[in-house]
Amino acid sequence: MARTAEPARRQPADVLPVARVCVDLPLAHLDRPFDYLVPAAWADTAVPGTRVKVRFAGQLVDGWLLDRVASSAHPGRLAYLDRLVSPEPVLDPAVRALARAVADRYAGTLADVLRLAVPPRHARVEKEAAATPGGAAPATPGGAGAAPEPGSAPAAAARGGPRPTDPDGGWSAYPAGPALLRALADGRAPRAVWSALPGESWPDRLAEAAAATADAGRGVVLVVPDARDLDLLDAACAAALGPGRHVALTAALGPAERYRRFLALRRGAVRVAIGTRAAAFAPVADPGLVAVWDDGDDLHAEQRAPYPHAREVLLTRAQLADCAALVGGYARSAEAQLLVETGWARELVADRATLRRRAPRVEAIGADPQLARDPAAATARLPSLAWDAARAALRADAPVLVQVPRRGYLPSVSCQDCRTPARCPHCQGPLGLPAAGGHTACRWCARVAAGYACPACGSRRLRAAVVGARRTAEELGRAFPDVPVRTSGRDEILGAVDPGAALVVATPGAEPAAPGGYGAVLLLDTWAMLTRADLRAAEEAVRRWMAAAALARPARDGGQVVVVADAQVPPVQALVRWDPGGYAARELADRRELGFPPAARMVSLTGTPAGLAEFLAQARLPGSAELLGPVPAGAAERMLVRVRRAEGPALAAALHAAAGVRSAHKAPHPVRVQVDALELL
DNA sequence: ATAATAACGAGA
DNA sequence: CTCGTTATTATC
Repeated sequence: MARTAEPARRQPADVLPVARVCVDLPLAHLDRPFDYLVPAAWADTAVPGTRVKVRFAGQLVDGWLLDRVASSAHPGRLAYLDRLVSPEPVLDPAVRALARAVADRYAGTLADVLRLAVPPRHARVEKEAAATPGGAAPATPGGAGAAPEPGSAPAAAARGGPRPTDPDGGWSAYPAGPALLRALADGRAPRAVWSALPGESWPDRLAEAAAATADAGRGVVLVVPDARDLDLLDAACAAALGPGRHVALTAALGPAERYRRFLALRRGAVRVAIGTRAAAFAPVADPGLVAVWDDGDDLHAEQRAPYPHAREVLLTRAQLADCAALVGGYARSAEAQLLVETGWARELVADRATLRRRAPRVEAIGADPQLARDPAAATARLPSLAWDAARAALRADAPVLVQVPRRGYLPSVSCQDCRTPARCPHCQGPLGLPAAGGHTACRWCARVAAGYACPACGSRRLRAAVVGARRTAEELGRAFPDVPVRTSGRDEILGAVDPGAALVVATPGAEPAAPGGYGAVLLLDTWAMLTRADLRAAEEAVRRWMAAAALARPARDGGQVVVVADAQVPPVQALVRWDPGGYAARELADRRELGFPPAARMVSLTGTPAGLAEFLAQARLPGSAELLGPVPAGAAERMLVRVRRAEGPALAAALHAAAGVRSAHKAPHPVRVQVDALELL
């Protein structure tokens, strides 16, 4: 750690004596570079990308050395850099450009994004790795497999794994698949929205795409929603790439291991990065491919300001680096559909014949309304068709997966008679029931919907959606006394289940892998998912159903999926016909009609009434901006700003500027700005 | 946080 | 009009 000895005698460096520095402060009005002099002694070590400390307004603050330049436009006297924290240029120039673009899109600051993009330094690790001959690969290149994570090592192929005997396995199951691999191998930049077949071993496909890219000498970034998916992808990459050619990045790693793997990428020792959302910023040199799996999962949304979404980070990255991009999932998000419809990406889908060979048989059966009144009785929620499917699978000595929603979903309001979700006549937001006796009101704009009548059937009667019971496992256990019952949920997630007859009750996202696939998959309490007070409730339901249904065996091997829901509603139709693309197109069309994201851009502003008023008085919003609210949000209030998609960047700029003025004035009531906030209750 | 600077007001 | 005190604002 360098330190200047005699400040009075310091001389600026001969060449490029000015360092442009991003100070690491979360203040919007300081979101620009500040110029400092580079002491001659550090002329060669103060390189762009390194961490520095500078005296800023009297105090020592951390900063990023962004650039070395010949002169400064600053009219005043420049201060010297105070310290070089480390000679390691941890901030890749391309990552810096990416971080700037992400900050701009999300109305945030560069410093905030850099905090997400670059892990904290670990001095000992830096030293140990630098000592390695050639300064290259550390002892544990960090193939993530190398990091033992207790209790989580399911085999790669376990989860709905591919049937090795399948004649049209691998990417050739998709007509455009081989061309995709060729394009990656040739160093071209294809962009695709991939609808994975049911039963697809997506980790193997992603690993193959990564291998094709890496073999062509270019880098790869693959992002998955959670640690369980990462374990699967890690194993697949180890198989496809061989040892030491990739690293897995996850929050669960300790600071040392995290930094070690980060350095392996930054120094170019490893070219393939896989991980959860923060890995979207991994400092992979010359990326040839970025990919995100299951982009509809809300785990891809970062929890820290400025709340960027991994899909958006990766797409921005693909755009900046002019590299290939792959957005994959069993289901398709409205955002992915938008990529297809704008022509930014191509569809990568199987033909119907292949789909028929691979898909389970899917049937929808309405729950008996008479029996459904008693939500505690699992048997009441199991129509005979579901009952029969489970029995048949168990008789064939195959496991049965039962998916039930998690408790605690917010009840929203829908029509008592036809169950169409009730929406605000003014802004199309969801209606909610007041806590104590008042009127039904919009959760977005707070308008009271007094004379509400269902647009579908004209009924004036409303009902709150009921959430299913949790006792499903016990109930089923009683119904099938000889069969072992396993549960997998938020508290205890099973990685995989043994082959053989068993009942597996799981909440969405916690479905264990079943080698050979499930004989039957039952999807229960579907109304609870469909009528959630969330703009994305239906899309999310389709995503979760498809993720569970994809674990079933193909129909020709007896695999059957029963969804206990009205077969007429579009989300159920999408599952029955296994048509993620068609459903996403419909969903996006609806959102266009209603002015919802991603067709429009929405930003939520949260703060005290005074703070919001002040903020909005300050902001010069674009012409098309529409204000909705305020509505109560916990102790504070929330407003939504809606603009046409094309005005998204202008809106972000305006909000960032307003935040800047307020932070400069030390405004007492902070306002939280969230672009593309997922929950728009 | 702190330092420079603008703004202000009381007393000559 | 000047000095001393206090708000304001920029921070290399």
